[in-house]
Amino acid sequence: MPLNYINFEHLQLSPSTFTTMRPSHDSVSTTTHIDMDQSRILEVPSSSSILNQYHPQHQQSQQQQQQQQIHHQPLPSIINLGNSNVNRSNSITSTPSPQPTTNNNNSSGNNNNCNVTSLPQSPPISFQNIVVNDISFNNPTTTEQQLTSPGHRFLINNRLSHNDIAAIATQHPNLFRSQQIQKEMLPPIGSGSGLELSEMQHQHHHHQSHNHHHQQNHQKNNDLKILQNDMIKPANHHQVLQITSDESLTDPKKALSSQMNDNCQPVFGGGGISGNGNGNDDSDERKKMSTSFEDNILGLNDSASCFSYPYILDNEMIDADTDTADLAATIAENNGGGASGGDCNKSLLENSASTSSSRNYHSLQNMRTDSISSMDSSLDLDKSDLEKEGYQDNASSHSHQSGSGGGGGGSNGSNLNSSSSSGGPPNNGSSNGMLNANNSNSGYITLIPPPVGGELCPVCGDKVSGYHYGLLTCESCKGFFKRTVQNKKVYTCVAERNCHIDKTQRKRCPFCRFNKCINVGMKLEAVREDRMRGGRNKFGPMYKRDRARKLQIMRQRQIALQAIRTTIGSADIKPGQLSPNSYQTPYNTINIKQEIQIPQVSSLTQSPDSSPSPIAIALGQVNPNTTSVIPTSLTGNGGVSTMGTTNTSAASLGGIGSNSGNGNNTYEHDSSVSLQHTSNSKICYDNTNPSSTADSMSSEPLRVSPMIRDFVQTIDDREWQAQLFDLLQKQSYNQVEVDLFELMCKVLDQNLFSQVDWARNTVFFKDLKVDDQMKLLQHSWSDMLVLDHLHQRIHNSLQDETTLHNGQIFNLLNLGILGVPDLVDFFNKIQCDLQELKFDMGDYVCMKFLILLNPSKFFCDYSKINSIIICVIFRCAKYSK
DNA sequence: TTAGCCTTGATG
DNA sequence: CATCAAGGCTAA
Ligand SMILES: [Zn+2]
Ligand SMILES: [Zn+2]
Repeated sequence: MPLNYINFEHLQLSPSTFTTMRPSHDSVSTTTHIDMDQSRILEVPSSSSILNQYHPQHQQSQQQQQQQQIHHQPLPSIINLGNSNVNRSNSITSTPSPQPTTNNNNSSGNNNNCNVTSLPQSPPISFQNIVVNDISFNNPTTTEQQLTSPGHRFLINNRLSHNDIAAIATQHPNLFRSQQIQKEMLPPIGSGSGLELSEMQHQHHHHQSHNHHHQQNHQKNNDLKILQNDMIKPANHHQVLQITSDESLTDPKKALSSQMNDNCQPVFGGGGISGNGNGNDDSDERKKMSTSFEDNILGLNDSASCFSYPYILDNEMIDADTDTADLAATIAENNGGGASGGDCNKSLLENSASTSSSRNYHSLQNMRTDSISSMDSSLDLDKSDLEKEGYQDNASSHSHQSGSGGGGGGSNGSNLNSSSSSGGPPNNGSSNGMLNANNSNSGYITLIPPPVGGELCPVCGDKVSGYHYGLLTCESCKGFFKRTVQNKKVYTCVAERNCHIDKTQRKRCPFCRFNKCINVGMKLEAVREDRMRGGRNKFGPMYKRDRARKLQIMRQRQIALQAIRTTIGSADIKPGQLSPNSYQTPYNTINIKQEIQIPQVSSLTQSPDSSPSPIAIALGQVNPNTTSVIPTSLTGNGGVSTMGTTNTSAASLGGIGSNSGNGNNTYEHDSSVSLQHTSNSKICYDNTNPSSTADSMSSEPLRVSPMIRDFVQTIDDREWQAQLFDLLQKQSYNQVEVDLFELMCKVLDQNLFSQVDWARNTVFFKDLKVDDQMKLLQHSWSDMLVLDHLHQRIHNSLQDETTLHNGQIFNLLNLGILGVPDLVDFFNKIQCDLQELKFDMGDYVCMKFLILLNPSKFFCDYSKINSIIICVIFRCAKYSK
């Protein structure tokens, strides 16, 4: 049984996701002036509004202007539309209600993206693929709209909705259901700026030097103005991204006509002219390109401009994008396929099976058995490694073939990958790899995005063929993006602008497809206006780093997995010794690798091994009494104690709070106990009422079974926080800037190990067979992590964020939501609900056991946990009323 | 128009 | 010289 282990890379703060969440405060529209020629050289500073970055360009034919372009600077806003004041006229363009005289008026009902509209003015542009008939065909799969927030398929949800937690669920039907995507998240942390000028200039010169011998120079030297308006969309809050030329701006006539086009017809290439003027656009009859984005899309758009992703250094923007894409895609897929769980699983299985041969999905299956051996030796990140990891199979194979230079090489390479398109279920592309149908019989669908860098195009789910315009995408999306930008195509969506895009339907709505391209982070700047071929652009280094990083993450995951296995496997191990090692092992390796790959990450600082002793230090600050929530005690920041080494320097850790003690003394004596093992450490219960049988947790006199009390004693909050903050501190100590994303992964890893360690030593669980333990953990670790964070927040006042040693702000809340920003609302809701229920320590522990020992499975020891369930039910019943 | 395959050409 | 991402070409 493969351990169904969620890849941390997908849990990471995905730039996309985060940015997505970020409020699109910058609704203020701006106009950016971009010189297409330089665009690929330019890099917008991270600070600039992201929106400005994505605009397709349009060119004018003024050669002279080319010389005058300002390079490597965010182009100044030429026109400030201030929230759609100016150029209001333009906003007409993509008014939400463009009721095109479509064939199907009730289009709203059939959310189809058929582009078939009867255009008043232009000759009907027919896409062969887009036929009215298709509408019915589409419907089934394009239910995206109804699937709101992706996050909803929360881990907890999957789990808790089952079985006995019903007690709680019943009382709060909505408790486990996410209502909507929260659009805010993570305070940005200043990150590096964009590319250096020198580099840009260099490229620019280089670029220009090549222009002359380029066949298609005609498209050079055009000014492009991109207008962004807040679309006044009463209902949908659409926003419009307009790209217009000077001409269009000044010429009302043109502007109007173009708007009309936008409104009621799909416009390709040269506007009213022939629909398929491939490349004819050069003439630019219509020099305006407008695209409307949905609100949320806009948010994504935000993120898309990877350059502003706050959590990563400029160099790693790509990472952000990719991650985002993955996550977004995953979520989308989940939504799409969610309707029918069974089918979904099935298709997944099929897909995975069919592709497994050619692709290494890095599923636990692969990892757990053989990973370690091959892993350890390789520290360099070259191609060999990548291949070993199964990464980038397509690209490599292809490139090998083409090496001959002759011409025919390519075909061979393609053969290797042919499997994926086998058709199958309509949504195959999307679901493929997105969900892990582990234990399909259990009915659980765990959100397991494909491996980073992996296999699926973030836009359509097809297999990626390499990095294209900023991130890994498939060949078709690459081409589509290129065509769209190069030819300045303008599309419109006849549906709701949120058509589902997957491999099978990507052709249906180019508008939404392009939107998605933008949203996932494809970069307009990467399309060369001068169409120069070959060479490298500024993104090259980022691609490289991205690869390295992904590889690193994969390894990290593998190591973590291995550690879990080791930990679980060594049941005999004595409590004391195991935990330290189990944690550290992975980190050692990881750090080494990071040193190589990601300089920003502290890496070296860690003498991971030294940490083990922490417990002693851990003493401090945990508030003993779970029941009595002591808000002040653990307060996020300074609150927690730090490990010995870092401890002293800890001053900075809590920029905010004082690190000085939070009742350290209280627990000092306890330290000795805790040193032995987590399970041994005593918590509140012990301290307060070591011997009392009564439940000290809850204010009300409540009978608590000894069992629950025992459970509670297995929890060591102090250590939990101590480990958390210690790790944070260590990682940031002496570091100018750490990659918060990496850091989050590390913390989650650590949490995971702690979790496993805890489980290993708890009643019932420790008596299970190792295999069963694996299964249980596999299914529960993520939920338990979330629960732990809820618990820490509710009972120990864990804050939303903390200040690292170096001053960076680390978002603790992100840990609780496993790095999936969409879950914020859901998470908060749960927390509120739990608090309303007076969720106490006992409840927490019971729930944790419930999650861990989920009876819905087929485990032999099922009976053993009945008692636990009963306890929980009983307790829940207590509150129900 | 799409999307797969091919050619380019800066990089290291 | 090998890479590999960007543009080009062209059946379908
Ligand atoms: Zn794609
Ligand atoms: Zn659409």
